[in-house]
Parts: sequence; structure tokens; C-alpha cells
Amino acid sequence: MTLEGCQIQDPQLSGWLLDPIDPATCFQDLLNKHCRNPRTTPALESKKVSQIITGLYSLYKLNRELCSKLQSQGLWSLYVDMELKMIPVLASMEVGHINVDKEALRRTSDLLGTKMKQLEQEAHKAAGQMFLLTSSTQLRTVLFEKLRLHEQCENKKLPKTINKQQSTSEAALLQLQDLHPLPKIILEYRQIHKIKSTFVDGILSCMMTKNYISSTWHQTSVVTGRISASHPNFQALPRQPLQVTRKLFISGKEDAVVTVHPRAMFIPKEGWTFLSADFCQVELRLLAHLSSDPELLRIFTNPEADVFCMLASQWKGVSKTEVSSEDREHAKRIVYSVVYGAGPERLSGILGVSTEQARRFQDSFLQTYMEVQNFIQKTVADCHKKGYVLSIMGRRRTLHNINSPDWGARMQAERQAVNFVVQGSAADLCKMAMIRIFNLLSTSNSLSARLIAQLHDELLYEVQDSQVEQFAAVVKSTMESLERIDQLNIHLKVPLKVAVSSGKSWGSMSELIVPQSLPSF
DNA sequence: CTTACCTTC
DNA sequence: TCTAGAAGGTAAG
Repeated sequence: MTLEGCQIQDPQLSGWLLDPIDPATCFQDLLNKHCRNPRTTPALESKKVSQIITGLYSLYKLNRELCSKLQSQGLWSLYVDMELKMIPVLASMEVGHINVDKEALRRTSDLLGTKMKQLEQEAHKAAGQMFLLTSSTQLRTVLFEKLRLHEQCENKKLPKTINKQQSTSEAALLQLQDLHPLPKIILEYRQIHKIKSTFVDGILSCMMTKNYISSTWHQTSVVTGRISASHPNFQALPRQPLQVTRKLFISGKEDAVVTVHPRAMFIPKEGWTFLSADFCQVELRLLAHLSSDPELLRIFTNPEADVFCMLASQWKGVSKTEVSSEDREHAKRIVYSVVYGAGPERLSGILGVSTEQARRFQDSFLQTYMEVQNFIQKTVADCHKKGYVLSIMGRRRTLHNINSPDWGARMQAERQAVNFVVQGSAADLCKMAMIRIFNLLSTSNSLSARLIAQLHDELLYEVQDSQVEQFAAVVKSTMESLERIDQLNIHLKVPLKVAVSSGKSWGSMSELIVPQSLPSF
């Protein structure tokens, strides 16, 4: 039997769709939750034939109960046409290998190890004593009891921990960095330590004797419908490379600067190329559609325009061509923070201005995009009335605290409701794209591409060198065509834009110009 | 602001 | 001595 021929049922998926916040993990939990007379299932070793039959009958009843609930809540199509069809897609992704340059990974591990030893020595020298750099408790003693740095900055407000102690968080160290060399050393040490432990040694430990990894993909672990990955979490590998200065103990030589890029360790097999297809600003486009905000819609009518670049150039007062990638990322963070309900306190941290200025910024943003504000208010009001919200394809999230007397809990539920509608809708679109491309590949005689990973709005494939151009066209047009899904009565008010890039490692992808034409087979 | 996973203490 | 959870990091939007 082929993977694409699967026609199965999955009570775990049903249970998750009905209540994604509490994905009853095992058979027994599902029985308890959804069946009137749940039978306890005995331990495996003591099972008699009759008990197995009883268990199977319970399973049959459970599935029937779940299916009927799905139908009554309008979740049937999402279950059958999306989630069940994702099973073979995820299975094929999980079965496949992702080749890793293990030797390069080992070399970087050593490099970062020596760099950390150097930083440790510098830190001990700066502190005038030995201490464990990874221990926030010991660092607190050095910074505030020995060096008493907090006494030199009474005009600044240093962050405190939950227990009213001096914090050693990044924000605190940034405040202290001009007073003493130690904070800067700690900041660099932490950055390198993080990369080494999680993204270099962590990846190595996922490989054991192999020289490839294959993540585990989880379908029911994210409430909004996104998928997640573990061992390793492929979706969290750093996007930006890290610069490490390496001291050379050769007289007359400058220190060498080495760039460490975990993504560059992932390489396609011989004769193949990585191809990535990215839905551009997908949540913001969906927000434009869902809110019908004329100003936001107008921005997206120009297919070449990059909203975040535009806003960054506007806010920072530089020309659009001179917007750095950091500026763009910054603008992106600001936009999503505001639309998902960040308070002036948090926003001021992101913007780097006072809370009063942050509040003014928030007001003027929401005034500019009036219908976005309207959409937020309508979504919240609707959720208060019904107790749940829906995504574009009918995915559902019940917000148990939406009418809570606890102000904090209620506000959080309101933000979660708004976030769900947009993030959930984006997840719907991305999954639909994965399924359509999977089906296309399954029936194609000429294409042999394989899905490597999904990074929420981005699909990463491994493609035979000779098929890159053809596959790029297929992927781009398939993804962009989701602007209209007649069967589901979805007609987006904004065009979808997909950027395609390719490369011989995941760390060195460059944009691919795909001619606008219908794919031909 | 939201959604995850991973590491350290 | 062991472990659950908090804090702080990464990603995605």
C-alpha cells in the first residue's frame, strides 16, 4: 500500500480538532472525555481475547462519537480533507533523511568550546574571582554584592526577578554594560553557549552514529493548528549566522572572524538542491482579508511591495532601498506586537522608546488601520458571545476564560482569540499547500521532489538539480492559487505572494526568479 | 502580543 | 538525591 492511498480514521486528531487546548493524549483519556460509559483498558500483558474485543468495540464507539461531534460542529471537512490528509504528508517528511555535514558541526563545536573557555577566563579576570558563568545566582553575587554595580545606576531602573532580587537578564546586563567589562562578556558567553548547546551539540546528539537527522513532527501539539517539530526542533534553528572572533596566537596576525551558521550544516544529497517556498507576510495578508482594511489591502495590491520594508523606511526615515534586514525584522515585530494586543509596557521595550511614546505609536497605528481595530473588537465581541472563535477554514478554539471575572485572564483570552483567527487561518493555508503539492508529486511522472521540513509559512524541499526550475514553477503557482478555493468558498481579497529560493545548503539560499506561467507537465 | 521546543538551574 | 517548573533563549507570525 502506498502512503497516499491511506484512508484511515484517527480519534486523536478528532479529539484535538474538537478541543485543541486539551489534546487528550491517550485512548483512555479520549474515552473518558467523549463516551458515556468508558471502559478501562487493562494493561497490555494481561489482555485476553475478550478484552481485546471489548477494547476494539470501545474504539469503534469512540470514533463514531467523535465523528458525530465533528459533524455537528462543522469540523468534518477540516478533519477529512485536511487533517487526515496531512498524515501521509507528515509521515513522508519524517521518514526522509536530512543530510548533515557532521564534520563541520564537530569543528564548530570545538571552535565554540575554545571561545567559551576564553570568555570564561576573561570573565574571571574582570570579576577578580572564579565563578560559574551559567549560574545566575553566582553572577548576581559578583555583579551586585562584590562589584555593587547597581549603586552606579540609580537613575536607571534595573529589572528585578520575581523574588525582588536583582535580575541578571539580558535587559539588566545591557543597562550595566557601560559600567564594567563583565556584563558584555556574559552577554557574548550566553549567546555562544546557546548556539553551542542547542544548535551544535544538540543537533549532534540527535544524530548518534548516523550523519543525518529526521525530526519528529507533531500534528496535535499546537492549539492554532500549526505543526511543530522536535529532536531536533527544526523550526527553531537560527536564521542569522553568528560572528565569532577567534584569537590567533600568531604575532602580527589579526584575529580571524569566523561565521557560525547552523543552517549551513544541512546539505542536500549529491545531485540535489534545496528549494524553499515562502508565503510572504501571510498573517498580515490574512489580516487584511479578514478585516477588509482598505489601507492594508491597498498596500498588497502592488505585488512587488514589501510591507515591512515600507513601514521600516517610513518609521526610520530612510529610503526603501536602504532598509537593512534588521530594520525589516524590527518593523515586523512591531506590527505583529501591536495587532496581537501588546500593551504600551511591552511595546516600549520592542520600540526602544518610553511607554508614553509607545502608547502614542499604538494609537496612531490603529487609527491608520481603522478596520483592523474594528476586526479585533468584532472578534473579541463575537468570542464573548459564543465562547469560541473560528479560522478561515472553520478550525475552532474555545476560550474558557473569555468571560472570566479575572481581568488578566480575560484579557489574555481576548488576545488569544484574535491571534487564533489569524494564525489558525495561516496554518490552514499552509497545510492545504502541503497537501496539494504532495498530491501533485504523488501523481507526477516527471517530478521527484521531497518535502524536508515545514517552517510554518515556508516549505523546504529537496529537488533533483535538473528539476529545480520546473518544480519551482509548480510550487509557486500551487501555493499562490490558494487565494481562491471554490470548494470552501474562500476568495481572498488580497493576492498571495510566494518567494522561492534555492541553494546547496540551507544556510545559503538565494532567490529564484520564477517566470509567471502555468506549470506544464 | 501569540504559538511552539530546548536548556539550565 | 531527584524532579517539576520557571526563566530565558531560539523560531514562526
